[in-house]
Amino acid sequence: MRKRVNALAEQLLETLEQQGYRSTSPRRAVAQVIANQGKHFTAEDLREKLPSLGRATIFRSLKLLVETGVLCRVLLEDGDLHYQLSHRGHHHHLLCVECGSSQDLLGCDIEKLLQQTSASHGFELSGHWLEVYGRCRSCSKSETSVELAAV
Amino acid sequence: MRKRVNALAEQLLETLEQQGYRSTSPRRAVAQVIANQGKHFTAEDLREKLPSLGRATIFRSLKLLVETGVLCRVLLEDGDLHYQLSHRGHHHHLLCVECGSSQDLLGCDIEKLLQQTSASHGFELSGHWLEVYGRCRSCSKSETSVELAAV
DNA sequence: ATCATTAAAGATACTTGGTCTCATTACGAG
DNA sequence: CTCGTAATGAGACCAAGTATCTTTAATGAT
Repeated sequence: MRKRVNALAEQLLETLEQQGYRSTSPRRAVAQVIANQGKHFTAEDLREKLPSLGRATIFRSLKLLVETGVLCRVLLEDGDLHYQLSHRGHHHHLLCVECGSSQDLLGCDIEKLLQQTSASHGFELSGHWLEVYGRCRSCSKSETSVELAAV
Repeated sequence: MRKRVNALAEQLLETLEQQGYRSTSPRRAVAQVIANQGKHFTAEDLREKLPSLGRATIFRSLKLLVETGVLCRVLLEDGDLHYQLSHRGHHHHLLCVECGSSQDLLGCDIEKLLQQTSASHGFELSGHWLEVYGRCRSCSKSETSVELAAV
């Protein structure tokens, strides 16, 4: 299990190298942390886990990782922007408001719908941003248990 | 035309009063400016137009107006959050990336679609955030003219 | 009309997320 | 191994927003 996580970190660094970026020790540290990170996180979260790195380095790494498609930004319900590992390409997130986990929505059927709707408003569609909030399977299960326990 | 805009500002203030907030001169100034504002804007934009108001007052007014449903926040493609006049209730925006104008999407058909998709992922849906980006009718027209001119 | 209550304003310090500059360090190609 | 250049770290700076505190002004009761 641990091994696989390191493999993921390895993979992130390779992505950077393939795009001509150096594999430095701060970047290795960042890759390691985000590979271990189960849910979305902020720059501050990263900083707490890597207090030895300079603040600017953290932000620079995040920016780089977003640009290279390793990370994506997710919008929380309150408007906060967090980071999370991205599975390349266009996708959306089902974000659990309880535990912060997220699942990807791939087959994005809303595209067609949006295309039509936009056209009917004389709009030339170029992109969209969609986030979906709710409770994941395990959180809605435990929510129910709590309710039952309260009775 | 001018008259109608003032009427809109009037209406915003009434909304506040109905909810028990005082109609103060800074609030009147803010209402006036946002009623005249055609597109989404930032706190900073407001501040430039109302340099006599305290910074905190600007932010407090914006917060209040969002809470009372007069304003809503829109997410730009780059992750920036701006403000804009809201037509009460759940809706989405067709945002023109060229001129910043926006149209509201009301009949939100994506609800059902999301409901289904979420359910199939074991997700208990509670909300979503959608922004649509593109070029509005008049901007795509002028874009075309420019292209033609360039040929 | 005026006065007291209390909400709101203004000044200002602080926080958070992020960028810019610049001097120093360290990767990796030759 | 060494050298050029990319990347780091420190720290100033910026924008958005909140918290605190004192002063001002809108409103309801007289």
